[in-house]
This record gives sequence, structure tokens and C-alpha cells, in this order.
Amino acid sequence: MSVSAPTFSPLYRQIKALLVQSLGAGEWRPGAAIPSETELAGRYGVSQGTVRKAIDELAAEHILVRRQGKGTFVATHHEQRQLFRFLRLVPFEGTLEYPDTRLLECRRTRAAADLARLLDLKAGDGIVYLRRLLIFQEAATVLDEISLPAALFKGLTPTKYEEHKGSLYRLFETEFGTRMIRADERLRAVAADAATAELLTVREGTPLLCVERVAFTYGDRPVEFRRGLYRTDRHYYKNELG
Amino acid sequence: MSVSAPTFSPLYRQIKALLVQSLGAGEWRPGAAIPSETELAGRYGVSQGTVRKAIDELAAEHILVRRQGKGTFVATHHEQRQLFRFLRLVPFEGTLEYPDTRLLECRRTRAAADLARLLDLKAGDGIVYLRRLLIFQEAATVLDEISLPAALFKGLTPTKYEEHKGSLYRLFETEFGTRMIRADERLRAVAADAATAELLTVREGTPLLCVERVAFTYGDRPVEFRRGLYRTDRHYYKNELG
DNA sequence: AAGTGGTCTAGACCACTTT
DNA sequence: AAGTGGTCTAGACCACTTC
Repeated sequence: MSVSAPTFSPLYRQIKALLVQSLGAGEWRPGAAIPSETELAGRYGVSQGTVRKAIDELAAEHILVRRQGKGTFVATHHEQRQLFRFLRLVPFEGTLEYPDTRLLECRRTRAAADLARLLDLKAGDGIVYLRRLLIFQEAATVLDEISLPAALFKGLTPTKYEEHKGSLYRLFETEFGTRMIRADERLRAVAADAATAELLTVREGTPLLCVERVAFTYGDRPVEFRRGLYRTDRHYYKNELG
Repeated sequence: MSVSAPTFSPLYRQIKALLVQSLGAGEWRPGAAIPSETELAGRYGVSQGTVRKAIDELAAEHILVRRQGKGTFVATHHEQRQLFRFLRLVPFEGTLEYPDTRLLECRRTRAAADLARLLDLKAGDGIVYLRRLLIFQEAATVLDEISLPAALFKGLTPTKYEEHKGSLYRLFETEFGTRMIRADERLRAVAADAATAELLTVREGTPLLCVERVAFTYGDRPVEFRRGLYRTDRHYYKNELG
């Protein structure tokens, strides 16, 4: 076998690691097809079944998507199914619609110590900071603060944001080559302060759902910190415990 | 012209369905070993690989647990790993400890229309209703209201509850043969009313995390409705978006 | 040594998509 | 017809547990 991975693990995991490595290096772009199982088997000198098991795990993690008869594709945020993996808000009544957004702020700043720790940076490293509202059916519902490593998102401007009226993660993926794979969230209930209350058109002190998120790209590298304040009078946060 | 084909499912899914059926019927109790892959293969007249794939999926759903060299076992809530699958509260500081509980109420009642709908019952069907506090490090943190179909949990008394100082789901599994497999949760932020505030030792109006849960047993049968009110000043609700 | 799950292989055939 | 992923089989060998 032509495989030499640093750690000892089953063959199919070594293949999986090689695939993730190629994905992280941008060898195959989101939405594109990766080589067929038989071709990969030949390339790595293993059987098709072993490649298959590697791809099985990547598909289970939503990193790859299989389509019978067509091939295996790099997952992308440009799919309806993926859209709400990272936005768990569901209306109590009616159907879910994708929100409008209003950008409030977009500037460069520097990472404080706690943010630097979360994003695996040094204190003082450059940060792109966004603030925005998500508006469902004319109702401002979410106030988001988003911090990104400036090194990865250098050209992120209000113009770029506005051009890309849709998911931020689509923008990140197409314009900056950074795809979000998974995220950790911490939820708690907080009271709206005066400034937040005005933006969300609620009374000061109204209970809000505070959602703090660290999002990760290939190889579990943290690349986004986000704090969202959610009105939960018309929507709830949906979670499935499996 | 072809008429729509009858629902076809691959062999390994049929095997999986048979296994779930046996599990739901109590043929193998939680914690017990199921027959070996080779024995099941013989019983169902398929290859070991096909049985293996069925078990793979059940293991991924935490319904079965494999232990190399020993066998495959029915998952049980009597495992540390499983304990916090259904209790997502994590302290901001320090390590997670299992809470004490204080039972406030335990009585029989009848299902209102909305509860009946959630639990797939008829309005007026018997319900066992519990109310309790979860207490972390001397601090009352969660106020739970729990509704269960009386048909399944007939002998649930305060005595039974107190005997079983631990997870409720352990009690359900060992005493009533009903094992919780997965749950859907709806989260929102609410203000504490006077009665709740007193129980959780917070001021009236304090923002609380409201967590509504429907839990399911084998075959996606809903068997519990729960509404929890969480203080989130010392704990947060942890979620992983995969 | 025997039994269990875990990995890897090779080949056959099926279902779906495209040419 | 050719290429892709999806299923199923049979057999070999490995790693772990128990006797």
C-alpha cells in the first residue's frame, strides 16, 4: 500500500485523512465531484471497499455527498438541506422562510485574549467584526455579532456582504474558500439591554435566547465566533437529541 | 407503463427492522448481549456482512453498543456516556456532576388535547404527571414538568422515584421496560413567573431557558413530554451542530 | 484455544445517470 | 453501452476477551 500516515490507524481512516487533507487544500472545490471510488482505490493502492468505508464516514459527517449513478461530491452550503443545519430557528406557525438581513457594522479590529483563545489566534491578531440583523417576515428576530480571523477573510467588506444576499456561509465558501463543517454552541437565556431591545423592537429586559457559536472548518480548525441574540416569541430553537 | 413500485428496502434494512422489533418486544433487555453476528446471519439466512451493516446503523443510533471481543449489547442508560446525551447542561466553571433531585409532585391526571396529540393518545387518556427540581451543587437549577402515558407507567409512585436516585430514564428502563432512544427539543427564553422564581431562588422576571421535549422509544413511539425551566447563570445548554 | 467484533479484499450483481 | 454509487456475498486475517 502506498499509504504512509503519521499515526497508526486502520487503512480506511488513513484514506479518510488523505481525503480531508485534499479537501482542506482546495484540491476539490465545494459542489465539485471527487474521483470515483475505483479511481481513488487505484490511486491509493487499496480496494474499492476500503475507499468506500472512508467516504461513508465523510458522508455521515456531511463533508461529502453521494449521488447514485453520478458520483461523490464535495458538500456545499448551496443546498436547501444544508441551509438549516446551522440555523435552528423554526416558526411556531407557518413555514420556514429564509430571512432578510440588515448589516449594521463591518470593521476590522483586534482580538482580545478570550476571543483569541477561542479562534486559536494570538491576542491582538486582526479580526473582521460584523454585526447584523436577521429579519423574518418583516420582524427583526436575531441580532448577530460575528468575529472572523482577518487573515482568512481579508476582503470581506459591506459591499461583498450585500452582493451575497443569502447565507454567510455560502459567501465564506465561494469567496474565501473556507467551508464550515461543524460548530459548537452554548445557549442561555439573557435579558435584552436597551440597545438590543431597540434593534429587536422588544422592551428592555425581555428574555432572549443567547447563542454563542464556534464554527470549525476542515481539520477542526476554529474560524468563526458568533454570538446571536434571538427573539423567541414567534420562533423556537429546534434540537434533536439522538 | 409501470405502476409505482412497492416500497423496497435493502436486505440490511429489513434485518435492522427485525432487530428493532425484537428490541421493542423486550426479547433482549437493556445491557444484555444480543446473539453474535454469525448466529444472526444464520438465523436470518443472510451473510455476516449484511447483519453487520444492520448493526452498524443501530450502533450509530446508540441503540446497540459493540464491544470488541465481547459482543454486541443493548444500549442502556446505565452508562456514563449515555447519561448526558439527554441532559445538555454544562457548568461554566468546574466539572459536571450529576444533580440531586427533589420531587415536588407526582399524581395521575388526564391528557388535554394538545398533550394527547404530542403523545399520540386520545384526549382524556390517563397521564402520570411529575414535577421536580434538579439541584446542582446545592443550587436549584432546573424545574421539570413531566407527563407520561399512564398505560405504560402505571406503578410510578413517589416511592419508586425516591428509590431510584438517579436518571429518570434509568428508572423507566429498569422498572417499566421503556427505553428512550431519541428526543426532539424546542428551546426558547421566557421570564420566570412568581412560583417558578421562588422554586429556583431567582427574582420574578429572570430570563430562563424553556426546554420542551418529546422523547421516543423504539419505533419512534412518543412516550414522554417534558417541559424544563433552566437557570442559565451558572450553566449553559451545550449543543453540537454536525 | 475459541469466540467475538474489526478490517480488508475480490467479485458479482443491481439501480441510477449520462452518452 | 458505459460509468457511477449501492448491495450482497465469501473468505482471510487481525485485535481483543474469555476460558
